[in-house]
Amino acid sequence: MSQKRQLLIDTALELFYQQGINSIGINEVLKQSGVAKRTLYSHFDSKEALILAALEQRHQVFISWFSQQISQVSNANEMIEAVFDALASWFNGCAEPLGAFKGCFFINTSAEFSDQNSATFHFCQAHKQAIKTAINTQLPTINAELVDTLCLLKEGAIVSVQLLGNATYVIALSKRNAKAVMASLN
Amino acid sequence: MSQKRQLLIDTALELFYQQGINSIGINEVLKQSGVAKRTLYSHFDSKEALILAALEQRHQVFISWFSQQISQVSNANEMIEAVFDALASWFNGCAEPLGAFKGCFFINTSAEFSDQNSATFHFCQAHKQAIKTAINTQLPTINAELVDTLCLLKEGAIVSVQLLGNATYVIALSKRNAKAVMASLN
DNA sequence: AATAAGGTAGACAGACTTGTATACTTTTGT
DNA sequence: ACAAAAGTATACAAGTCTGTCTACCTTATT
Repeated sequence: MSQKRQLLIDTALELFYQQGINSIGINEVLKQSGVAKRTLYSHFDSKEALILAALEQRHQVFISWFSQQISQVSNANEMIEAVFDALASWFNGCAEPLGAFKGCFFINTSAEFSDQNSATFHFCQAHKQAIKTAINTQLPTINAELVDTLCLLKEGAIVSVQLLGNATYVIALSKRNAKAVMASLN
Repeated sequence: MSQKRQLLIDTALELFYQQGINSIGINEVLKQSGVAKRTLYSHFDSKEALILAALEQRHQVFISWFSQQISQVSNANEMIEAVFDALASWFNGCAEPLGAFKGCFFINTSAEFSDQNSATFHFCQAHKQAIKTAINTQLPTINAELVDTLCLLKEGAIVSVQLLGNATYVIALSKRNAKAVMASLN
């Protein structure tokens, strides 16, 4: 794996995430990274290939960060706390590997590439599925209602904070919400 | 208000919503509507002005449709049912004024125009605020926790269904979730 | 019937976009 | 030391995009 290749992916991801994929041209990525155009096209067949590499990178970083955040969890209540504490630190820009919060890269990208047959769209679906699996795996017993609730609230929280801010309130509300669901399951 | 102007807005909204604003050029709107370019630029200063008009149109149609869907509501439980039944019919393409479901136009547009200072972004914020107000107004007593929960779950449901489908399940889950919150408030 | 307002058709300017080509330089492994 | 691999710099082809311009036509209203 070349250094230049990695530099291109890192630069592209940062720019794509912060400003949107369609707003960022290849030339901007080259300018920011200081890499030559020829080099980019020796590593990637097209802009789309670079986009997919950036999505893959974000997926790996996000899953890795998220799994670590919930790694100490051993019951449902701890899971609720861990998931939303993690989201809170992301929203507040304190989750180092994720950078400044600009919504979910995969939701945003899906909005830009709405064609449901595109490789891009499928990748975004796979990411959401992977998060669900990560939560499921960490729980001692299967609890589909809790996992689906957490994912539903997670998407809601991301979009709400992206649009209207107020991260602290949204996180607290989400926690109360998830706990109310847990209470209702008994 | 000219007929051509309205035709341009209707065509632009349909194309922008279904395929994304950045994917649709002015020329595509002209071709689909059969209107001349000169006419478009006599009604709108720029593409951005057309985008804002399309957002305004969507806002009016959506708020009007949504308000009607919850107009018979007289208590919290009915509100939960009405909100998610309305969303279900939207997701399934049965909400006539809204067209085929492609996520929330405002969330999608925010993802495309992520600059937080843009007129576009502010419009999207205002839309979300207006939905919250509509719910609040229809309830007999103030219940901020319920209203905020409904809005949070609504965003989560929209994004979840947009990405992974499964509308029926997501709606049922959201209803159980909201009812659990209501139960926890006593 | 005349005039003003609104519309059509399409060429085109200018600024973008992605991706290719040419010619040269640096780095790296053996 | 030297050959192969990788990178630089930049011009350019071919396409996109928005927005303007010219020239002509239709439709109301007075």
